Amino acid sequence: MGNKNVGIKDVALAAGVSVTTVSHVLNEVAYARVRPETKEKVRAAAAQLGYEPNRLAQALRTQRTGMLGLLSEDIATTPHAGRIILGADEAAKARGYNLMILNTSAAASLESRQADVEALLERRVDGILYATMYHRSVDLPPNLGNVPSVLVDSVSTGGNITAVIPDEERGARTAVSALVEAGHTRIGFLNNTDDVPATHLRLQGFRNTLDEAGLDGGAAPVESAPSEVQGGYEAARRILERGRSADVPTALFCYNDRMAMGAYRAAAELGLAIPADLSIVGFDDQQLIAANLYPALTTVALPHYEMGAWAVEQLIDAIEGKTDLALMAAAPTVMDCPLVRRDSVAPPRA
Amino acid sequence: MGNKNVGIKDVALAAGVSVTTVSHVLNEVAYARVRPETKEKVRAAAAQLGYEPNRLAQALRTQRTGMLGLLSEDIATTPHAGRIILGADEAAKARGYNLMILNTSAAASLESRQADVEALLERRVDGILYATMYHRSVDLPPNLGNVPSVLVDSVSTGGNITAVIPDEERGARTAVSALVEAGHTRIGFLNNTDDVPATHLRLQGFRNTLDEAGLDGGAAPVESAPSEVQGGYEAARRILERGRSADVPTALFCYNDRMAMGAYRAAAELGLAIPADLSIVGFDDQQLIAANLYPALTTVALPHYEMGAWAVEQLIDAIEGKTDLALMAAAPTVMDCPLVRRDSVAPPRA
DNA sequence: GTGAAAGCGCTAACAG
DNA sequence: CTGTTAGCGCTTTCAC
Repeated sequence: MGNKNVGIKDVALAAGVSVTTVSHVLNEVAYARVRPETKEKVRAAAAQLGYEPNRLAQALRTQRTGMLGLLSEDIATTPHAGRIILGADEAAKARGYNLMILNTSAAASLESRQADVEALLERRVDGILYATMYHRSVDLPPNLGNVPSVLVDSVSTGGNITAVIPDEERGARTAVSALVEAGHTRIGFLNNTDDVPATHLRLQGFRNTLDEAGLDGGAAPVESAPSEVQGGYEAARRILERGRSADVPTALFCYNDRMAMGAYRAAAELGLAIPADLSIVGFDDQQLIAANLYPALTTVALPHYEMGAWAVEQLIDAIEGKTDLALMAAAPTVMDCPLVRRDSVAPPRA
Repeated sequence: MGNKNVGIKDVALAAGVSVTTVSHVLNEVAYARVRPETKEKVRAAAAQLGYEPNRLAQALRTQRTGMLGLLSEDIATTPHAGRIILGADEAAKARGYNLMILNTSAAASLESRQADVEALLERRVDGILYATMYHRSVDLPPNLGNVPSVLVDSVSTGGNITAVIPDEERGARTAVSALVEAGHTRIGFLNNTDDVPATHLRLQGFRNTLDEAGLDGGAAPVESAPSEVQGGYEAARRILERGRSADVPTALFCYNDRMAMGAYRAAAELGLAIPADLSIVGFDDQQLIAANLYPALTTVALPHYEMGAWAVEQLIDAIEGKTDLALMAAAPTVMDCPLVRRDSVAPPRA
């Protein structure tokens, strides 16, 4: 069983037919008329010998490997990568493709990343996914263009390549709306200091939602800090201790779950109970944090799985000639970030 | 550039030599004597045409793909997977191999996992790594044996396959020793309830270390609960509230970082400051938790990266005939778990 | 020193 | 309905 040396030829011999016939029945070639009983003979022989096709030979002949390359920036350092990979892997498997994953680094030189693409190209992958670990703008290796490709979680500085990104602005709206709907009128924002799209778009979403609720987003308190736990702690202390008590927010929207974790600590130190005295909503839905904080954190999920799966679908459609990627390259496709309700939001104290 | 249609034949034509010669110089074949100037011509032509080898054709001919299959159980659900993959990927890259990653699930049927192995086999990977997401005993698909394979982070129920696992017992010793060395004499253990190797081995390490320090490990307080934050919280409350105050531990060794996170909450509720009133050491070194708790958690790291890299090395050595995997299959190779010192350990209050 | 030719395992015209 | 045959792009034995 699983004898790696039996080829189509052996099956042909055993079944008493030609290799053509074997190929026809094993691949269920549509135009080939083969008598049912012959088919049976062939299948039986194949099973009996434990025949398994040699995909390399097939690929060489058909110029199709059925492999997709995934170039992933910093696969290990962020838990998000896993979800992108999972989404991509499942989508690929469902359509009979496999993933060849190469890890690269955001810090790696263009040449090094180009070499990675080259490795993928030498193996004749049918298409390439380039995934970054957070939504940003990347300089793509030029040889990426040699094969259908799509960008996951970022946009190309050069533009002109199909990309899928999270809808940051709308995600922020979702988060802030949850707070507004709970009855909060004094809502603060703990923002990131990095100059990345999310920083600007989430702020925009925050302000817009407040404005639309008649709450004057322009005047709402915003504190920025590095997007880590410590930054969140510091920004939260600042925002919670400023001004007269009547100005202090009763709810905080945090740039990400790590900052929210810092806000939890600040709240604890200030004697503020969550969610009774202070409601908090995060962003990212990092399981390890969001689900494990006490109380569990209500947050907005990044659609990593979905982006990975979507990208693979587009790629395969393009490879199989069902789509033209160029048509989608003009503007990135944007995906919704759903709210994950847990226990950190409640109405403000009366 | 990067024209995917130029082959060795085109290079030969351009350089005015035969394909044999091109192959010889491009592969730096040792026994082939080629005049230096010819070599130059060939290389120049190759570069000029942007030739890149077709690995598929090479593989078909040489029966070597230079690809390693990695079957990973639940890649996405645990952050550990990333480190195994990273270790494997870097080790593979360093030796000119690439990884083909397939995601599977611990819950998947044997048949489904066998089909995944089959997919890898059809692509003629040179070897296979089978990685689980926590140290346990797995039922391996039988076709795994068709190609050199090594198990990462688990042992086979069938035995007889090279495997690498963390040294749980010694890891626990390391953790407990840190507490003993800080001067603690009343040390408790928050253990997991699952029947997995780590549960038993860490307990063993805990008791042994205490015994060797003259502290009577058999009598030391142990509370078990599911290995999540909530379980850690509950077990910690139980252990911290029982008996007279003179019996209450001044230090806690936790089965993992999540349980330690729960212990932090219990301590806070009981008005115990960490590490002044209570020292804590965890296990796993889950970055997101350990580094972000306040104070940052001292813990024992699982050698995921190292195991991934080690496994790849062995696999490649076996593939290249430098090792015989069978020699190592008798017993799993065990890897050390180093202590990561952060801020949750201090001497007990005087 | 260099080249001709066989063949890795498979698919797909093209014949019959 | 089924078989013959020519490659896919490369490596490698064997001749020259």
